[in-house]
Amino acid sequence: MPRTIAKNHDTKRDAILKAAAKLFASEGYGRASMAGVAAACGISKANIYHYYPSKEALLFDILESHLSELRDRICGLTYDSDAPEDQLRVILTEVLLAYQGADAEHDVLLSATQALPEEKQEILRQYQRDFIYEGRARLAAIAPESVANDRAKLWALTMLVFGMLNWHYKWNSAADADTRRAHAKMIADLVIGGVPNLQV
Amino acid sequence: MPRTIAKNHDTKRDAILKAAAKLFASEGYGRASMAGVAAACGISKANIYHYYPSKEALLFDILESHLSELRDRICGLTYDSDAPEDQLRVILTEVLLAYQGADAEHDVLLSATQALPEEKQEILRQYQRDFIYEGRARLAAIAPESVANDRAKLWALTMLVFGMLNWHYKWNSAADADTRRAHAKMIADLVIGGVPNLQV
DNA sequence: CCTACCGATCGGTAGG
DNA sequence: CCTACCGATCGGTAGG
Repeated sequence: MPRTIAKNHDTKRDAILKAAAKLFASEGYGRASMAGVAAACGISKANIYHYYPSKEALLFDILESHLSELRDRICGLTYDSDAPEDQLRVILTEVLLAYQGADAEHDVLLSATQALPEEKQEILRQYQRDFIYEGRARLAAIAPESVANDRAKLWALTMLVFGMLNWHYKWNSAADADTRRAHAKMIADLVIGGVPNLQV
Repeated sequence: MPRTIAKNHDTKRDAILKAAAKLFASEGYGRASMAGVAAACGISKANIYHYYPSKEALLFDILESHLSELRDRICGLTYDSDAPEDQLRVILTEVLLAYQGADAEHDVLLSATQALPEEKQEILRQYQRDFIYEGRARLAAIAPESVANDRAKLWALTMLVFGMLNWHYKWNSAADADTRRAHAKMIADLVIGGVPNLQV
């Protein structure tokens, strides 16, 4: 009778994923070693290779798991209100909350994606496009027609707003949920009415 | 008569700095080799070590040169107008223009700073603080008192705005000066009046 | 004795 | 799930 897959297979895989993300974030993907990942997991290096065929495969799984979860959360949002401003507030808050606890994965995404072959990078870009388009639609709804109807300008605006979101971990990585909600509100106020009209 | 330092010593040092920045950005600091840096410069690896005692020293010089130039440009700005909005437009434009041609250095700053010892990182953080404070002062001048007089809120606002600036290279690294001016204007319009009042 | 380089190779460690 | 290794390549340095 063949041996079955360990009952904690997925649990262990997730543990490797999380430990590797933290190590890749803190040491850098290129300097971090597979032996270091193993040590962080309390298992042997050879055991890591039981779950992943290569260091690159491990990197890709970290990023794909992270981005697919982000996409599912953002694209699966339901909006109580039809008001464009309210919908923008909902999505901005959800993005910052979805980033909570995923600083390591986010950092690895920004600093190590280029280590992957182009085809893998394209898969990751598709996940990102999926949820960025959700944000773009909310921004188009509040933008003047001169922006909403101009693809390049609308994209620039979208990237500026995601710049605020994606930069957040650099200065507030340990933020709790309430802090994230407050920062999302500040971004929303800023986007909707500018700094002079910040409601804080 | 003793031989003098090569007349092209500084020129060559700058060439190494630029080539290394590009290689570190494209391959990642940890994966990039000193042999690769040497090859990109068309010189021997031993020759690199004549200019820099270690790979880490090379990394630090890339980042310090980059940040000191940024600081000098931003902190050395003179403002024609006393209007806070005009001053904000000037500094936002100057930052995006200062980033032009420095995408590699900017990328290395974000992805490899953690490879430096803490004391070196602190030196780099001081350069960044110097010019971020310039931006913060312009933002305080247009913010409501509830933000301008609250250190935490003013810092959050400042980081949001620098998020837009520092994220720019991710989606528009090849932007020319006019494009950068247009993006700086969009950020300024956004900050001053919100998306509904974008003037484009 | 100096600075400016070179080809060759060191001791260790990487991914697998 | 481990110890024991490999081909290769790393950052850094030798003599000249």
